[in-house]
Amino acid sequence: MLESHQYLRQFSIKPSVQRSAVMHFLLNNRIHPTIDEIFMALSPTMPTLSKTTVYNTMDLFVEKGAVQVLAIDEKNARYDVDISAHGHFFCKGCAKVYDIFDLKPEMFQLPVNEKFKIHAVESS
Amino acid sequence: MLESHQYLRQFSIKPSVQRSAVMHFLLNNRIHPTIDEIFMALSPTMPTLSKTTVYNTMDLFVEKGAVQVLAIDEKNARYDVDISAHGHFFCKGCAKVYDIFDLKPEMFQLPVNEKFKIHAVESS
DNA sequence: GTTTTTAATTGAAATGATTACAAAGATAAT
DNA sequence: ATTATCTTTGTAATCATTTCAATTAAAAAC
Ligand SMILES: [Mn+2]
Ligand SMILES: [Mn+2]
Ligand SMILES: [Zn+2]
Ligand SMILES: [Zn+2]
Repeated sequence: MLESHQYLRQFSIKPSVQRSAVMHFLLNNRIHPTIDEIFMALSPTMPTLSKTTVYNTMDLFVEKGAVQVLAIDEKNARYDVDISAHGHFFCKGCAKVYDIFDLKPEMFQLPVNEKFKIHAVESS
Repeated sequence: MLESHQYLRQFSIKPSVQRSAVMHFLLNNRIHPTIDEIFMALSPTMPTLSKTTVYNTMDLFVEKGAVQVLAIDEKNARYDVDISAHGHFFCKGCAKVYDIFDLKPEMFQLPVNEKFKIHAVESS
């Protein structure tokens, strides 16, 4: 969480206990988490944490450019601390988001309306 | 709406008055509409139409592969009667979705967290 | 063509994510 | 220490979507 402190400053985000904890989680769990996943992960060790704070914090992080928000999962917003331009693959089976860094053009020959979606991919 | 009738049959969707009206609207208004936009467009000439029916109808259309659902707008689901693999550009200014058929790789050098998003694009 | 069965539509209520808001708590400035 | 500013918190409101049971329409059986 020392590192998170520094990391936040790079984006001119004033660090607070909650903000550092959230950023620490994001940096160490690159699972494109939902608000609820962040909240449930931190809640045990931070019992006073409010879900509203997680919403506020993520809004601020996005505003400051420290994270990007993904709309690939229509159920919940998902957040990515990796702000580089890269693709995402959403599996409706396990409801997880995977990165696509090296896109193969053939992947776009997949039929639509299947059990996955590909978003914001880079051309290769 | 005669054409819509035929069109639905191509996807083995049993045509009803409501389904044909919705499909007619989709075929003639390729604006990637939301549920509400569809409902508000048809409601005047079809006063008994229920929004639930629009939801049911779009679910069926997606299930049968007649339309694809886009998650690019985090506020509402958007539907596209063009089921070919093509890209979408969402402008947060006018809240409209634009097609991207010929993607230029340079477009991906745009910074993230700006006032737009690019989804599900084809490689060029 | 009337009865019976099945499918589609409807409106109201429930759900679930997100947002708004106002009070309480913490930090910074004077 | 006092005051002002920023952050956190919990509750309530909002809004899209889903669930559900009742009504209506269409299809099948007789
Ligand atoms: Mn990612
Ligand atoms: Mn389109
Ligand atoms: Zn999976
Ligand atoms: Zn625009």
